[in-house]
Amino acid sequence: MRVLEDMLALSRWTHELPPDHLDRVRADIVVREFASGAYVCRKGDLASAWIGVIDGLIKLHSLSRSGKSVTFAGIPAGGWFGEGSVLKGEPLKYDVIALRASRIALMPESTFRWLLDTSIAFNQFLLKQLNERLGQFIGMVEHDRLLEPDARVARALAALFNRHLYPVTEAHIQISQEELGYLAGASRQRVNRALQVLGSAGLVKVDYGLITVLDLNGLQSYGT
DNA sequence: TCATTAAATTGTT
DNA sequence: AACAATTTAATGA
Repeated sequence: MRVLEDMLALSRWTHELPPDHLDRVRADIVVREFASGAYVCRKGDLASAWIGVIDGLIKLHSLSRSGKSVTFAGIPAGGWFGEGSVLKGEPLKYDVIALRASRIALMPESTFRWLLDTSIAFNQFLLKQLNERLGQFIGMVEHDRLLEPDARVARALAALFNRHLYPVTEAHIQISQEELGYLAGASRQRVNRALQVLGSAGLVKVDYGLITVLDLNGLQSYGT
């Protein structure tokens, strides 16, 4: 299992931080464990912290009153999120749910704002992150309307391996086909077929509850 | 360590 | 949506 120190080492914004500043960051961050299926935060909660995934997998998800649900994004280990709500001082606009046992870092709003005021590297990181995420959402709208299901699944899977947002070194992710379906906007059955297609194309390897990416570029450009 | 069982996930219709 | 098959995790001998 990964620990906070690994995550800080992987996050680009820590690299140019003076040692004493990094010490404060380390001291301020709270680490919590969540079981699979547990809520990390609920829609409507005041965003009092910037959230990082040290280990595991969480999803940003919204459930309407009538029972319809949408999954906006999956965040694997290495990802930080929630800066939008913290910056605006607004309640969260989505539920945050652990898809499997996860270790979460919570950086208090005061620390977050202090970094914003003192570190150029942190600002550059946030700019990059916001831009990458915008690109992902534009891609989602486009793929949703233009691509066939196999390609949608391929893109949704590739999005979990964005090296700017999630600087992880592993080529595999522990996710069920059902959850990947929520991310791709496809049924579990359709995801199952798509993964078989992608598997025989040599782009991924599918195991029980585990998907290994063999060719990330091929996945990203699949169907175009 | 092995066998049994329940739960989760997958493959198919 | 339903069903069967497979894999994993947990339990106790």
